[in-house]
This record gives sequence, structure tokens and C-alpha cells, in this order.
Amino acid sequence: MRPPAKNARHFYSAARLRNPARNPDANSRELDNANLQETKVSASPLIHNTERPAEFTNVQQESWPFGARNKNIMAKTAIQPTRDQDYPEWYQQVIKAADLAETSPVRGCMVIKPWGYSLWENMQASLDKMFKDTGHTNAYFPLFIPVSYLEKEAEHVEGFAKECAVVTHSKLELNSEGKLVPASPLEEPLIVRPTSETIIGEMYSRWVQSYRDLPILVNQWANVVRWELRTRLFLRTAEFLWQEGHTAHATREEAEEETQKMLRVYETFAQDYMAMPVICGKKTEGEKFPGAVDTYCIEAMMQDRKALQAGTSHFLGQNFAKASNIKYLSESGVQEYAWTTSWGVSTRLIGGMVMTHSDDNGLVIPPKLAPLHAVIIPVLHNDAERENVMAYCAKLKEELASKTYNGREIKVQIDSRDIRGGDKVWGWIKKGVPLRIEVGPRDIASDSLFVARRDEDKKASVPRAEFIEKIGDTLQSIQDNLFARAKKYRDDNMVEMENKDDFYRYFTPKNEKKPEIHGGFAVADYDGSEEVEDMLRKDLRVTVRCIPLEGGTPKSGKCIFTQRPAKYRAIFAKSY
RNA sequence: CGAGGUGUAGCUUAGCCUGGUAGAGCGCUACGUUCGGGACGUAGAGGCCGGUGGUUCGAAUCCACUCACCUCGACCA
Repeated sequence: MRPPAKNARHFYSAARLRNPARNPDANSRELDNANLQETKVSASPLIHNTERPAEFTNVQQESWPFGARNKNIMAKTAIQPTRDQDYPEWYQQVIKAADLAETSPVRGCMVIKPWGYSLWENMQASLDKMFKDTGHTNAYFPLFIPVSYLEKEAEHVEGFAKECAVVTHSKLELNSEGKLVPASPLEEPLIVRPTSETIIGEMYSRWVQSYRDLPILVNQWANVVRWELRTRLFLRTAEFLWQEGHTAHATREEAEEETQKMLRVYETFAQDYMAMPVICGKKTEGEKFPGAVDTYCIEAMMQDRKALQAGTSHFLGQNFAKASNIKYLSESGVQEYAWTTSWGVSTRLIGGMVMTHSDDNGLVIPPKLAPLHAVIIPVLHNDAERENVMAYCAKLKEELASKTYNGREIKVQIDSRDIRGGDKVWGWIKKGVPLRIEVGPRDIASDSLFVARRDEDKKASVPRAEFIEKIGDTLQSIQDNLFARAKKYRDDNMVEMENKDDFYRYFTPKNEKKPEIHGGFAVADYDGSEEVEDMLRKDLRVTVRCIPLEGGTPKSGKCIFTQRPAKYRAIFAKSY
């Protein structure tokens, strides 16, 4: 038997803390071990059980992920751990179980797998249409930007320089040891774009001569690189996919209007398509985009009650126009600098979708973004029934595909894989498909379908014709339900704060070492000083998420932290 | 980039303290019995023990370095 010190090390090793799902197994083995030894060695192994953090004991009691080993104790949830047990780990497991993405051999860069990428394609399609409908067109600018371009805007340099990937050489050569080494240094190093204001600004300066050349309303779909040191799938990766809109205007008013217009496009997309409620607001000086005059954002609340900045729209004033020399001759014959904006959303939205809707059984996809609206699972007992059931399913698929939802053809797949029915069902639950339809001989006999909604935990038999007729309504009902549920959660966890003590209590977890889900959005009057922001960041890791566009003016008139006159009524939260 | 931790089969891991040719569960393959919310039996395939160097007759195990990943900070869409 191993000495106690060894056991202790195992219980607290990072690998186990990282994956609590493993713990029941380990713990039970240790318990057996302890019981066997009890008469001989009374003390040591049991001591470690009492020292074990409480949540580990809960894991053991509530779930057993290895059904095959002991079918009497089944896991209650498809995802281990649950949200309450370990939210960050739950997030990773949901992504893995749904096969959305995985880490790659390249540090900090993810591979977006087909199921995840099709979510992005659906987001792209909807957003792209909205951009086109508001008068924008797509273009494409280079991946590389000369270092000198970045230097043109002082704040911009400061914001991005420390996270740039730099290209310094143009070829590789074999050295004497047979290793490839960089050769042919570039005259001027290039950076891989972290964002494209500078290169696009350079091009706009060439395109604009007269007021007649304005506005320029261009968007690009691209990848960008920010050399992040700490990454999480979709939420923060070194390379990510996004769109960046860049516009140039003749007047300040027009550029400001554009900034607001695109912010509202993002709001509509988040709420109507992603079913993710957001708050539109303005960033404080400290939180705004490097080089912007004003940064606006949409902020969403995840299920751990942290805030996610889901999209930004920047009014850049004339800062970048001056840096890139975007000048035009006005109607009155005077040289003027243009007014520019930029706005973007990224694959981070996928992370937001995951954390807004998914549950302890895995991913939940809002119907408007679903790669598949419904999956048909044939229930086959023997070869004799097979032909009949498959024919019925094929006809059903055809009938459903002839219907539309939100302007898109209903996407249906028949899961005819030769695996167990239960595995199929759980597989599609974890992938988040809105509707599952089981079709077996009994259903066919009554011309009905056994239907389950991903947003509810019940199944029901529905006459086939009725289901087909109403599938659009059903999907919309799921979409609405997801939004309503998320909005209720957000609103339930948004509190108005009248004093500093309450505020601090609100954001302090009961368990310091392993914080439980706590806090939320706090709404409070404050004086707008950086001093307060620094204090909250340091004390609580809480930041001003935004000054909401609706309701951002002080209520009481006094800052709850300093008692000085309040400047804003802001939303405070911990964030991603 | 700072502080801590972890690398053994596709996944989760045992073995390491005390050196002697690597073991399990899941998954995978085949066959059989099952099949309407994660079945079971039998047989099988699968491992340069993260990498390099050192100590040793002998290294998954000891030592040094290195790489990768994780957690927490700082930074950030």
C-alpha cells in the first residue's frame, strides 16, 4: 500500500482538478482500498477522504460517468462536470461532445470542425445579408501589414504592438545540421494583421479625392492574429475568424450614425438569430478600442453570470484618417479629413452561443443558426421492418425539406448509422439539434412521430401531417423560448446597487479557492473616474462593461464608491 | 510573461516514492444475443511511457535541460 503522502498528492493533482469527472472513479477506488484496510490501518487513508473538497464528494454521489461498468448507477447528465460543478470545464466538454472544435498542434490556434464551422457559416450568411441590406459591400485586404503602418496611430501601436506576430524573413534554408533556418531578412518586417484599420486606411487614402468618393462602405471577412498568451476555444484564440467593417464618411454626423446603425445590426443579430439578449452600451475611456474616439458594444451574460463582449462598433473620428491621410476636397473646395468607423464580430459569438443556451446535456443551438433543424432517427428492430421504416423516413424528410423556416429550407438528416438508437439520441442531444424525430413501426402504424425538442425535457407523439404543417411554428417556438429563457436569466441576475458594501459582497464568492457561480450584472451610479475602475479591477476583478445607451444616466446622482457626483449609471461585471 | 501543476494506447488513467522488457476501463474491429433515452458476452487490433542528454549492467521510474498543455495572475474580441 502506498503511503498517505502519495494519496494526497493524487487527490489534489491538477489533472484531477481539471477533470472532476474522473474523480468518482479515483475516489471509489480509494474508498474501497480504505475499507479493506480499515481493521489493519485505521487512520491514514480515511483522513484524506475527509480532507477532500466537498464538491468532489458531490460528484461521486450525483453521477457515475461509466455506465457500462455499473449500470445501476447511471450518469444523470451527458456532460461531466455539470455547469455548477465546474463551469470552465463544462464549457470545454460541451464543445468536445458537440465536436465543434479542438486545439491544434499550433499554440493557441484552434481547428474549427465541420459542425462548428457550419455554425459560423450560418452566422456569416445572416450577418452578410444584413450588411448588404444596409448598403455595404465586401472586399479583401492583405494578411500582412508593414510594421511602419502600425506606427502611424499612437494609441493603436500601444494597444496591439505587444501581441503581434511578426514576419521577418522571406525564405528558409537548410543549414549544415539539416535544419531549416530563416534566410533573406525582409527590408521592413511585416506583421500579421491583428485588425486592419491601418492597411485599409492606406488604401482609402488612395481611393478618396473628392467628397463624391464618399462614403466608402466596405466589409471584409477575414482571419486575424493576436498573439494571446492564454487561450480558450472560440473565446480567445491566437488566430480567429471575424468580419471587420470599415467605413469612411464626409461628416462627423454621418460616421456617428453609421457607428450606431451597425451596433443595432449586431443587437438584432444577437437577439433575433442567436437568441442571446444583449445590452447596447458605450465603453469607458479605459476599455475602448485603441485609437477610437468612442467604442460601442453589445454585452451578453453567460450562464456563469460573467459578461461577454460580443461585438463592437467604433467611431474613430478623424484619428485614423489623419494617420493614413484620408483627405477629400469638399463641396466648398477645402481639403478635409474623412471620418471613419470600424465594427466587428468574431467566432467568439460561437462561444457566446454555447455559453448562453447549452445545458448539462450539451450544446443547444437556436433554430435560426442550426446546421440541421431536425434529425430523424429510424427505430429498426429487424430487417423485415427496415425497408418500410426507411421508406417512411425518406418520405418524411422530403416533406419537411419542402417547408421553410426563416427563409431557409428546413434541413433534415436521417440518421441511418448502424449503431444503437440510444447512442444516436444522445449524440444528437450533445450536438444541439433543435428537433429529434423517432420513427418506428408503432409510429408508422398510427401515422405519427415521436418528437423531442432540445429546449425541453419531454417527448410527445404528434400526428405526422400536423408536425409537418407546423414545423416552422415549432422551430420559432424553440427560438423564442431560448431567448426568453436567456433573457430571464440575465434579468434575474442584474441588480441595482446603492452602496459599495453591497457591491463588494455581490462580487465576492463564498468559496475563494474555487469560486462558485456568483455575481452578475450590477447597475450602479459612478463618477466615471479611472480611479474607481482601477480599484474594482484590482479588488474584485470587476470592470465597467458599458454605459448602457438606454438608462445610462445617473439615478441618484451620487457615485456609490466615492460619493462624488455621478457621471454615469453603468453596468459592472466580471467578464471574459 | 510571472506563480503553480501535468505529460504513459484515440480518451480517462495504473505503475514512478523503493530502477529489472508496460496494465486497466472506455472507445475501436469481428461474431453472437439484444434494441422506443447511453445493452451484454466472446475474441482481437492498438504504446520508441512528450523530447533530448546524463547516471546505471539495465530508465516510464533517478538527475538536468527542453517542449507542450492546464489552473491562477497580468493582457485582451
